[in-house]
Amino acid sequence: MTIDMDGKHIDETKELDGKDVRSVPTLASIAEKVGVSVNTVSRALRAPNTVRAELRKRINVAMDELNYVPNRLAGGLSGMRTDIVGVVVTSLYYSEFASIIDTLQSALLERDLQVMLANTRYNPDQEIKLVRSILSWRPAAVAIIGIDHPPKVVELLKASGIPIIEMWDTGGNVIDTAIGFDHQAVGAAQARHLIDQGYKKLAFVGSLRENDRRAQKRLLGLEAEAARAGIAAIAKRTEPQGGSPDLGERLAGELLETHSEIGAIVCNSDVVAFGVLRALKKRGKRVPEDIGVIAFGDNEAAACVTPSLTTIRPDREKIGRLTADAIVARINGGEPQTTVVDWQLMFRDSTRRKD
Amino acid sequence: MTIDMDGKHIDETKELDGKDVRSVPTLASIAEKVGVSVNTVSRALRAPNTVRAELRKRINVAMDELNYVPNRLAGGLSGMRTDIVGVVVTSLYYSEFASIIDTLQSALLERDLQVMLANTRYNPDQEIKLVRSILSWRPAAVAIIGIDHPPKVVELLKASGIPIIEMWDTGGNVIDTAIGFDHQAVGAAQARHLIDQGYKKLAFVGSLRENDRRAQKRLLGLEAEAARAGIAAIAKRTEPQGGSPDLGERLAGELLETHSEIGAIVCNSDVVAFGVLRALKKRGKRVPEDIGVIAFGDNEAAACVTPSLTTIRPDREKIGRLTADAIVARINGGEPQTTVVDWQLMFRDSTRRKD
DNA sequence: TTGAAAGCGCTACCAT
DNA sequence: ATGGTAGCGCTTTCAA
Repeated sequence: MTIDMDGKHIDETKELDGKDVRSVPTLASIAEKVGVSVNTVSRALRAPNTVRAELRKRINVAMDELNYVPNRLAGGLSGMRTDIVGVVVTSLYYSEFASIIDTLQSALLERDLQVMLANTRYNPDQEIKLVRSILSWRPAAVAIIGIDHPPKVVELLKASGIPIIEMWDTGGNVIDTAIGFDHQAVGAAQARHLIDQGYKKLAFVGSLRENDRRAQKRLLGLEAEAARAGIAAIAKRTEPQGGSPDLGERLAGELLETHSEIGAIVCNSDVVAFGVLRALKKRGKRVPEDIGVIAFGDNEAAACVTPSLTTIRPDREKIGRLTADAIVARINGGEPQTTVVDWQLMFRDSTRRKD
Repeated sequence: MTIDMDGKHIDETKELDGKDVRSVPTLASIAEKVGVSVNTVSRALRAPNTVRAELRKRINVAMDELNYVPNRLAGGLSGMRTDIVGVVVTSLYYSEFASIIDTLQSALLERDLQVMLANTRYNPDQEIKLVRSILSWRPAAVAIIGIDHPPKVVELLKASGIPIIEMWDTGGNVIDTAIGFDHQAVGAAQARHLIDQGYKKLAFVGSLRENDRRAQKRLLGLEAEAARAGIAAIAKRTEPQGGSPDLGERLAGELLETHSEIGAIVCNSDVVAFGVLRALKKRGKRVPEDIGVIAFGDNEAAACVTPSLTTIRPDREKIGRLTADAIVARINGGEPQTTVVDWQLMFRDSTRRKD
């Protein structure tokens, strides 16, 4: 950017055979165009009432004309804080966490906080890498799915000194603040419900990943409650890959071949249950009369399959909203705390033997 | 941070009654701890082979001990570029774009690009605000759903000078690079299919938002193709709110009350269709015999409802993958281009009158 | 192979 | 009400 003899500025815009090589406008470009100091322009942005109205207007016009967008790298570096919230989820498939993200993102938006998203896909190495990457942007806070992380992740998050909200799970060691529910209790409730409905032999089907501690906890709770009711063995058929209807159909098929006396099938997720229902129908098994099916998640289609699917509905919206609240509270000096969020058993036809 | 008389450093770490008030470690902390200059540490990170192996090792150890995380605000400011890719979607509900985001995010991760996510919820003001916010982080590229944006968004994106990939739609004015498909063609295919199956009177049901141009285009294509086949009027029943099974059930109910002669119902999304199927069942209408139902999206449950749902399956994974490829290509100087991605009509039971 | 110094764009502090 | 100045933590020359 140069000043010519008359003191009028020459815009740094250059057109090179149609290609735009103009450098992105900075506060300095605006300052120069308006004829004030950088500092005044900055104040017009951060503290408008410290700038004369007329000047402010000219500055705003200039910004609009040049399509000025503040450089938050600079702002963040200088101000030592950003408005980024890192959000780390373990999966984006099948709306498992989509509505948490959705609610969280829009609640944060109201506070002018920006989501930086990472998906670990249940891979702990990826989790370390992603957490590191997110922290490198000096976020104001991090919200992360689960309370079971690789030690390095815990270390990094703790060392960061920012609020850390662990979502979706509770009941264990928490880094800072947790908002979720007890997955073992969910598993126990599934077992209880089936037993109450008169089902005897229970089976478990679905994706069970080495690093999905929540799923493991639910299974644990299921087995414990079944044992308490005198049901010793639970037939299991799991795979480490992600859940899907096809997986459910296949696993249920295999299960029925090896175990003829199955009373009810617990599915790790609704989408798996969709496939299980299909497998049962193909084999002429009636649901809920011959075999009961219960799942976890309450996918949007759970009430629409035939028979409608009994499942557990976590309150994802609430988790998202409370997480946003907790982030803001913690940033403003509030105390860390653990909040347990409700879930519901959606009693539908797939287990309705009695009313 | 201070150096004592012997030249040995005193770590700036301070413990205040158990509370950690240590400042976040910087390159300088590492440099000081190891006893080298800041920029040697920087080189150990960016260009490891320009640093003596033994020194490099000591530096790495120090970084690990202090849980050093580079400050990318500083790096980005200095290097004038970041590894952020802004991703702007219009919705996060019901896996509409979740798997695009999923695929895109993991493909970008392989190239060490970080997703910054924004959800406009079909609100143009929000879109402007969010695009501005994302650009303020000086991303390396932006991927955004749709090709119809508020003028200010187009202006901002163009002025940013970075690669802009518009996803999901094609066939219109494109800012830079587009990867999607023709939604009018989808609508036409829906009509064609229904007509081929012998359905006469067509109806359209679902969420139709003012700013969901894609949905509007599909409806347009539907009407045009129907008109071509001599079907003049299409009964419509829409609402501006987001689609859901409940909405579908309600709208279908209202439709059937006012229009007795409906042949087939086109739904704007699968989740709406789920509710439509429920409404039809409650009223004793047989699908596909009495009424056909076709939708758009191919939700994971579409093949699992009864009857299984005929719908359009866009190749979301491909869009995600190609978008990541295009971003990398454009960053490396590749030319902008528009890529049309396939979609399929998933012919299932809800429209199967003939084979 | 290593170090010194300048500067990225902005904010904060102190003058005027 | 406005401007000058000093960094924020890093990368990037250029020297040693």
